[in-house]
Amino acid sequence: MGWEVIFGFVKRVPKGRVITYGQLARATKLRGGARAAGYAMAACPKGRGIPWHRVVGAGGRILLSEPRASLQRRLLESEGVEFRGSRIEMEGREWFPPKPRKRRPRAQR
DNA sequence: CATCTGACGACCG
DNA sequence: GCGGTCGCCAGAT
Repeated sequence: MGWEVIFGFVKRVPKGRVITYGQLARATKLRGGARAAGYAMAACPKGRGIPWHRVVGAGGRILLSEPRASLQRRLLESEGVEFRGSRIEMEGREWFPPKPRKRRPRAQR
């Protein structure tokens, strides 16, 4: 196996939320760090329902090259993700996997 | 087996 | 804010 763990993880990112390559790498304890996460996404198999567009660069930057960058932006905006300039408004949009915790102590903001 | 090829990010000047 | 350095993986040819 190679990147399967990454793809499976990306599939869990909810609509309207995003995750960065760096987080992806840390969350899956990927050796090779963020770069490896990037390599993985580059090899992301299409047609498996993987929300690839929810994976963004650190600081909310779109790292793809055209025309994919525009497509990603469009897809994200259609999910309600806001942009400020060329950056994604990351406030509260960054997603992290649910911890094996008991439950949400209270409503989030 | 040798090379090439990509969706990264932290750090520094 | 911009550009360069460095560490880094897996699949294809």
